[in-house]
Amino acid sequence: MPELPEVETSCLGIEPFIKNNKVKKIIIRQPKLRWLIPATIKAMENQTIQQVKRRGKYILMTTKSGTALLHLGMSGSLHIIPADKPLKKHDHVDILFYNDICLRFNDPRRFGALLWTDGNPYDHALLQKLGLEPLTDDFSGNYLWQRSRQSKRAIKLFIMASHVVVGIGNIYANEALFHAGINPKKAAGKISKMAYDQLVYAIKAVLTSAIEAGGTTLRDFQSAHGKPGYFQQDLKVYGKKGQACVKCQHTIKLIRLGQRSTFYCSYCQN
DNA sequence: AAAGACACCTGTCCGC
DNA sequence: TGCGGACAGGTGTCTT
Repeated sequence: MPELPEVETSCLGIEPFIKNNKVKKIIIRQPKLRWLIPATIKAMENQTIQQVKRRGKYILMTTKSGTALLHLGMSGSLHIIPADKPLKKHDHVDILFYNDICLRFNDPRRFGALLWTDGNPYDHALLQKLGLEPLTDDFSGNYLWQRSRQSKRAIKLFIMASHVVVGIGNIYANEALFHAGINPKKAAGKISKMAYDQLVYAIKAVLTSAIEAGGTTLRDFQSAHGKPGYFQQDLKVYGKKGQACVKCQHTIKLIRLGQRSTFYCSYCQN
């Protein structure tokens, strides 16, 4: 479910409800997520959330005594609900506030995570080595070009590597490479600076428009919502195997790259 | 040091 | 209708 746009949408969606709000209790029904939820998460109780931030696909909820790190994995979702709302399957964690609202975490596949750190969260092992945020000015064609000079790995895997740049998941890697006209199998080290400029432009455009489309989800944040907004935006290649390329009418191909489905037009993308 | 495979888990869809 | 198998939006960790 969550690519960067949904994580961003979730973050913006929960912030107005939980920021400056005091945690009453944390209820853990299923501690076995990707990692065991640590007992130290209880330190969050009776603390006020001072900040809600996103770093990559991690959501950071900071209090005076420490920071909760939350990751949605493949299938996680967050909902702001009344504290007494009936449970659904896979509702693993509730963070209850004194004003009787509840931040509820649901995650069927349990690839998500909820961790606690009392130090500087950016020093946490999971955050420390993360690459640039894709929607910053630092993330440029020149940056990717510099970092890729020695690299023989496929460009799609290179831009999906979180130590290079965070937040580019399988859907948007496919889409951005299509928009930039780059073959996903091409070695990262053999791509020109100009092509990287186009790729970075495409990445920013596709993520930004998806986040804007996610506004639909944002508006519905309190109610049970359907598919995230970005899913409704028209994807050009992802999931389009066998269909005609929107640019040239050649057939969209499907291959596996790093065990992930990779869709592209072999005519447009060289 | 870097690249590739594997692991974690449930739900859904497709072909027989 | 049922069943087996492949696959799904992520990413840390282990093995080469």
